[in-house]
Amino acid sequence: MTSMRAEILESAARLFAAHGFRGTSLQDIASDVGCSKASLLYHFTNKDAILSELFAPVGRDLETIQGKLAPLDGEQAAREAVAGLVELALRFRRQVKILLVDVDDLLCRPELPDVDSATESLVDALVGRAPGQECRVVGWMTLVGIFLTCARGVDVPDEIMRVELTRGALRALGRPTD
Amino acid sequence: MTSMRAEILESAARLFAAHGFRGTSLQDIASDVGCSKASLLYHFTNKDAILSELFAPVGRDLETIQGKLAPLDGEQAAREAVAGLVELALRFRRQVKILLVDVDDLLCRPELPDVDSATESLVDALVGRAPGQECRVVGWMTLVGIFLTCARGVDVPDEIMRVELTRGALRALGRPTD
DNA sequence: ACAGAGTCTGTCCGATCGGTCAGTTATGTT
DNA sequence: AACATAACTGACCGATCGGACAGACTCTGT
Repeated sequence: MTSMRAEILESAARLFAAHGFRGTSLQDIASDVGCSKASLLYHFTNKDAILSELFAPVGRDLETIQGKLAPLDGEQAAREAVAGLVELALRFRRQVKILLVDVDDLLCRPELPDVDSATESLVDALVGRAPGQECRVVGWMTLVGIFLTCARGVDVPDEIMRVELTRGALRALGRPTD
Repeated sequence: MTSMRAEILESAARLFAAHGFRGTSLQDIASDVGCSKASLLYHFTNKDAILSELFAPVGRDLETIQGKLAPLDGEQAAREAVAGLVELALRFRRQVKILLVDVDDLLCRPELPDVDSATESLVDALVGRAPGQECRVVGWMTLVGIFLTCARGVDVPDEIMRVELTRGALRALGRPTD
């Protein structure tokens, strides 16, 4: 028997994927797991905590990328960043393979793992940000969102995704896509 | 002075873009317009009607594509469909240029313009559909969603978008991307 | 048998949602 | 001035949301 926390995370991931974060209520998750809504809030402090835990590994990966990025600068740093973020997206797909969470929801959640302003502006440059959007940081979430949306329901091999994502990011940066 | 309906549609489009459909309340729209919530429901029968009206031109375009598609079959029809849907996405961007509505919300709205089952399965083949998703049809919405998400905040020229969308669709179809 | 920690649930709460409705104000028309 | 119609609003409603909390159940060590 798997642990309760694991079951909750599994159900939540599947439901978030199907209906989005706002579109999934605690009762929906509880029904899917087969327990009461209150039981969810015993294992997790609140609904956001469930989402945060699903994204925790991604946050740690991002910090790793950030660390490798620090000593670099300019063109070299940008290319490293692109490669790192693309690999992050691919790894993320394997880790939480059915998680296709509503991107717009994510863009407005302040409590998700944060990054410093340098990485923020870099990622913003990579993927852009719509004017008037209230998101604090999470430009990197947009990249993940692009990846997830592109992969929605279509099992594109990693190799193809890697090429496409890298090309798109480089183009957004205004750099040659050699 | 522009008409009240036009003002409502404009505000709704901007707010849907920033926070998604579920993330935008009628009160939010009313505050943005500068009128009461009840006034919105005087001009539109309900919240969904606002969204439907924003997408009405897309629905008409889809019918046109469908019409041109009918006399064709097989390989030729598939290629025509891809081209038509890509042009639809590009035209859609110009018509409702700030509308970046939450795709997952759209996937679950039954009252949006529908298409017949033939076009449905064709578009499903084009863009795929995540297992367990409750959407009735609107596979074509997923294509639009891919387009919108890819374009989020990045002003990619039409030409590049056309090439990328066409390539992606053809690849999803398992056809050579010549 | 007992105690206590860990686990789970029924029930309630305030907030917010989309939507309704009676009634008020504004705008013509005769 | 009197009236009709359109435009608009404040107040309210039922439903649903995330969350709080007291109590009940299960298990384990003594």
